[in-house]
Amino acid sequence: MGQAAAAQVSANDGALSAKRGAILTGASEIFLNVGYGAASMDAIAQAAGVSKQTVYAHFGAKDTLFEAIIQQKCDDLLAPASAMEEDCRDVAVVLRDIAERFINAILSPENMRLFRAIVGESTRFPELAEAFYRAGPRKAADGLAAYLEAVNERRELCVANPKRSAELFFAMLRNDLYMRRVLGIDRSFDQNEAAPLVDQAVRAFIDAHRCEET
Amino acid sequence: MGQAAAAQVSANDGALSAKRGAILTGASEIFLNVGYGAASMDAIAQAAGVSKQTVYAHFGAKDTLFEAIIQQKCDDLLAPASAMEEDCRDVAVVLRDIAERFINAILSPENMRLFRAIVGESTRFPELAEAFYRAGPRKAADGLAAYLEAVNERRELCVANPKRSAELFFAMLRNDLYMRRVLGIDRSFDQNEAAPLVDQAVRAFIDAHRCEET
DNA sequence: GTCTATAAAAGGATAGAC
DNA sequence: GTCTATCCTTTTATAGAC
Repeated sequence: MGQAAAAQVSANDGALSAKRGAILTGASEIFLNVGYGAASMDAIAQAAGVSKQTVYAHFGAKDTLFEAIIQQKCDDLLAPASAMEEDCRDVAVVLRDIAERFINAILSPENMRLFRAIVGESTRFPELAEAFYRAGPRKAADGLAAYLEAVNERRELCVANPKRSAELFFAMLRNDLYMRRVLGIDRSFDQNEAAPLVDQAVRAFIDAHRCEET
Repeated sequence: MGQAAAAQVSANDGALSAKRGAILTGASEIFLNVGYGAASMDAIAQAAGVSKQTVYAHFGAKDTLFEAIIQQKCDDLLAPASAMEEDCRDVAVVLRDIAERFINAILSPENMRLFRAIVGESTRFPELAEAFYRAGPRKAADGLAAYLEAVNERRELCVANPKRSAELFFAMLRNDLYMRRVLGIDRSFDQNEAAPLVDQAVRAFIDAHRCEET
């Protein structure tokens, strides 16, 4: 019996994060699909393939589990960060590059579901809403602002207020499409819809920041 | 007994919409403040000042009540509609006017709460999400597109695709501020924050649609 | 139509064995 | 750590008197 117990303990130690990982995965699935309110702990346990008590053993309660999930997803958003101040290609090319990456990121089904879940509970979990904002929109705008400042010094464009201009650029990219996707009106992830938005935004942005050539 | 019954019936007829109105008001308050999931029928009945059974007598169930409320709010959005194709003032002036009305409308606490409630339940109630989109963003863009078409024919601006340009204009106005408000990060309804956005959007829009003066 | 009281079910959280 | 079985609160919805 002692041996059996020891074997089981070591097995548990070895698989320390196995169950925990399963819970995180299952809970993500449920929370992001149906939102906080409609997600039941039973459904989460079932999706994770563990018992409900195991879920409670790892995370104390439903709200802390939700916070852990969402916080992790927000941190993942921070990952693809790259400095672009040094990028010396033509401004239009760089902007187009940034635009395509941005629009693919925000329109991804993953990000859509995350955003919906956070908006729905922004009153109950204000910290999560702020974490999302910082990891997503804020970080993107800061990165672009740094690039625009360099562009301004190189006299390639005339950017009086980099932060404001960066926010404008991303706002133009979200356009109506982001709204439609958030509302679930456009279900498909149609690449062809996004391409014209990139064109439009880059062109309009450059027109609005062209240096006066008196 | 026949007389008493008749009297009661007529009394009920007279106050037919009194209780119903109270329910609509109370339910709006609850639903828009805490969302569909967190709203209990008890809380709604209490807010309306009626018994729970009265709520069920008027609206069969929680979801139909929610639909009735949200649908009504969306219809209210449609009310302030005015044709502006005929407005012959300077384009910059008209756009500024449109911009200010738009930004005040979408940033109003009322609209914010409506939007959050709809987004949170866009999976469960897709029709409501679509109703909101049509009554709000879609309708605003259509109205501006009609105006831009007239402007284009008058050669005041060069607008190749009125619908696309209209969507761009409103996207520029939402900017980062709409996102922050939706997430509940900016709590206050600060007018001073919106004014620079109007400036920026009108200027950028005109720059991007200026007719070539070869 | 409106109320009070109650049924019926779902869901968050815990107890105790292993 | 993990499971099965259970508790208890909340919540939707209904019954029946007036």
